[in-house]
Amino acid sequence: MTALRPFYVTTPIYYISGTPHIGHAYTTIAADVLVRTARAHGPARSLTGTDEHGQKVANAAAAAGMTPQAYVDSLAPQWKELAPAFDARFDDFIRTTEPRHVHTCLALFEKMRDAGDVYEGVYEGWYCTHDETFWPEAKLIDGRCPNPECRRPVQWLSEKNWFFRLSKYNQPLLDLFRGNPEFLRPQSRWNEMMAILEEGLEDFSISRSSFDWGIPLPGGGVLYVWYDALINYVSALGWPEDPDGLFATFWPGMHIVGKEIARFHTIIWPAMLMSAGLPIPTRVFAHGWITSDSGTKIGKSLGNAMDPFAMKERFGADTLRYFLMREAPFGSDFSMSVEKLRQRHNSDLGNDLGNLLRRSLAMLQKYRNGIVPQPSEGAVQELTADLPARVHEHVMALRFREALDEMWNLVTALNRAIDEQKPWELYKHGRAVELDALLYDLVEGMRWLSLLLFPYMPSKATEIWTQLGLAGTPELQWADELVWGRLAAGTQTAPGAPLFPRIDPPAE
RNA sequence: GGCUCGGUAGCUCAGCGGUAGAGCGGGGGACUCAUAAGCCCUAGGUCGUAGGUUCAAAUCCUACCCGAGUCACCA
Repeated sequence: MTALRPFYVTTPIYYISGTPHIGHAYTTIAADVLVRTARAHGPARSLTGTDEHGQKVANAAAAAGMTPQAYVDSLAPQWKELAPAFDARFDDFIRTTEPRHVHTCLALFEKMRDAGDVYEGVYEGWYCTHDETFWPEAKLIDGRCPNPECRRPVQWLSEKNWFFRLSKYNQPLLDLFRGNPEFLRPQSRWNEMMAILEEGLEDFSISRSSFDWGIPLPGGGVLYVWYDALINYVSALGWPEDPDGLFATFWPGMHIVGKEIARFHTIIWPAMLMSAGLPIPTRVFAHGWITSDSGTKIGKSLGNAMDPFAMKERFGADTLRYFLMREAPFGSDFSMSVEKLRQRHNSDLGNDLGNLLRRSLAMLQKYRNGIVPQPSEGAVQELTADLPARVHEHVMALRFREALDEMWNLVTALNRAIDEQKPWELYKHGRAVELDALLYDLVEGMRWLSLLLFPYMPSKATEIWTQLGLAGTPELQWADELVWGRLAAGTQTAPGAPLFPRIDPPAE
């Protein structure tokens, strides 16, 4: 395997005036699985945070009778709790109202201006005062605001703003997309962005002067919220001074985003970086959306089924993480429901995995007092030979489901080995060598699964580790640990409670 | 409306030129170490419709039907 460069992954920064929902949890969990897998191979870093500027926030703050700063301060905690609630550990959490971010934004703005890509221009269009929104002429309905709740007359407004010469980067972006199709995945998003690029890009305004909740610019006005937001990925690394060397070490990184914001991350953001002479992200992955399962009635007693916190309460963070990564190809939309979650929990996790650990340790306890026998060699060992490489490759390509499929092949193989070799008969007939070999295969196989599953289910993987009698956690380097026979003979295992207790359907 | 991507077993999907596949669910069987879990066997689906290309098409082409996405200086 080639040496891996330090790995950096980000979630989008979440718009603070919203409420965390399952989609945020999904992105956050995916980034966490990715970085935990990367960390098992070398240095890795992850970032999440909140996007706190813009007119919407200013309006909401005013409605709440608060200053914008006090308002965002009151909302930030619920976003900081999101990742920990799902056992996702980020190395940094950035808020766009922090001084370090403001500093980086202004530095980047200057750099782009020095490059001749920022100029003063007039931003004008049809403006609805009530909605505080500019509307394109084509959207207007009878010359009025197209918002069905509004429909007020609009007025022609113009304000002097800073513009970014995006048009200059049209061709470089086309070259980027054509030369590196992996830059944006999945393919469907790449196609869409190519269509936009082929239509041609126009310069756009990166400042606002009609309100002031944003990063203030010298000479007046504030930065447009999206321009400001995208920069978080490098401001969190300390660019441009880079006092801790984080930027030098980790940039460029990979962005995981929802498909709705692919445009900002794959057209505008790379153009900004090109203008500033900085490397562009290694890859942007635009994942799909989670829809509710229309066929399933949600009982009142279960609460709102799409509330990630409620789902976590019911199934645990690990089951929810597993479900989200296993249920659909990353990139596709998919639906979820309490019933689907319950089935994955009982079937994949309880029956296949949890029960495998339990029956393995029970037999080891019964036949060998729970003490690990001498390492075996044979079919299971061969099966595991290139498993870590395959899993790693899948995860780095964001194929989480396929990675789990690979692991489940091992789970199934171990369950099958028990049924085929019938250890209870081996024991009865005193065939100690064969019995020891099988028992070793089982516990060593479980050790491998613990290491491989750790990024997906940190808590349950650690429980497996502990029941195997191992100290610490399975958060270790794969190259060192995924070596057959590393589970030492003589290890005293410690069987515990079922890993995934069965969850019965709610009583009718 | 233009463009893009889909429409394959009850469900979720893989296959993408050479005699229809997986997982789940359903049905049957032998066992007992285990969370009545696991293991084995089983599913006969006109591969959206209609044409066409080919010795041969879920697999290529055309048209059409259905679904989704996208064509915004909202975030």
